Amino acid sequence: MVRAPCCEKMGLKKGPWTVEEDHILITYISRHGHGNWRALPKQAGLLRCGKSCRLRWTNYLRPDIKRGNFSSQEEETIIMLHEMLGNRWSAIAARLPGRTDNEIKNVWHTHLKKRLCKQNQTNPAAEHYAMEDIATNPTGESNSSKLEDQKLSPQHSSSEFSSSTEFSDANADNHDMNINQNTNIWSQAFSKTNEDYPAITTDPYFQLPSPMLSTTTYESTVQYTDFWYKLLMEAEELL
DNA sequence: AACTAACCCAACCGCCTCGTC
DNA sequence: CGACGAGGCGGTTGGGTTAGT
Repeated sequence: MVRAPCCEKMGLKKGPWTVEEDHILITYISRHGHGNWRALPKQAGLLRCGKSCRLRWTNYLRPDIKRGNFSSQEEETIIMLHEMLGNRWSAIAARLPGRTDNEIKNVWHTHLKKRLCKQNQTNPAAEHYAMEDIATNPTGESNSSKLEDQKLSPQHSSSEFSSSTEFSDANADNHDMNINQNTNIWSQAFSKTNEDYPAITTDPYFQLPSPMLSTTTYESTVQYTDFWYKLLMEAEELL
């Protein structure tokens, strides 16, 4: 089964977007909305496929995108959410206002993963972080599984699976100990944070992974970010 | 100054899910 | 119920930039 690429048609441009193309896309969407992405490039007069237009818009041109470096708070939130959600970048992005899944994915792969690996070398208690994507490890329970109540349906990538199956038995033992220890830590941190954010922890949104984003305001999203940060800080104190 | 390695990030690719017919 | 199309997602890549030698 080989599906033809969306840009197979001759004459469709690929590669980096020019300022002119950006301008055309922004102008068109601001006037008409994106509507049907496949039809958009033709209507807007762009020699791009709809997929490319959608990507350019959602990852770069959207007016609500926050550019610039990630704050330490944002980075910690990503780490925390990644621990809970695995490589579900769009779900993580949904909880970080102004950030795109692509951006978060890049930050994770270029900064955070490496940082956690380093931390792992100096702080064995953080092993669960460096063990790539434990939340998606089919053989191990997530540290935060008590919070998630096993509702997640992890999507395993081949790299995630292979890395998680490379543990030695000794590592696996340590791994299990850390999981038990950290599950307890997260439970304690959750209890503390819950006192400050009862509206969030009783919100159906918190029952991951149901994405009730359509009803989520910017303010509430910011509050969620604060919540995750507070939860992380509580957990850190307990480590 | 020239070269190389490492890093960064925008963009592409292929697959999956969902809605429609 | 199955086929198909569109949108969305995550993994990967390639080119530009920066740092190091």
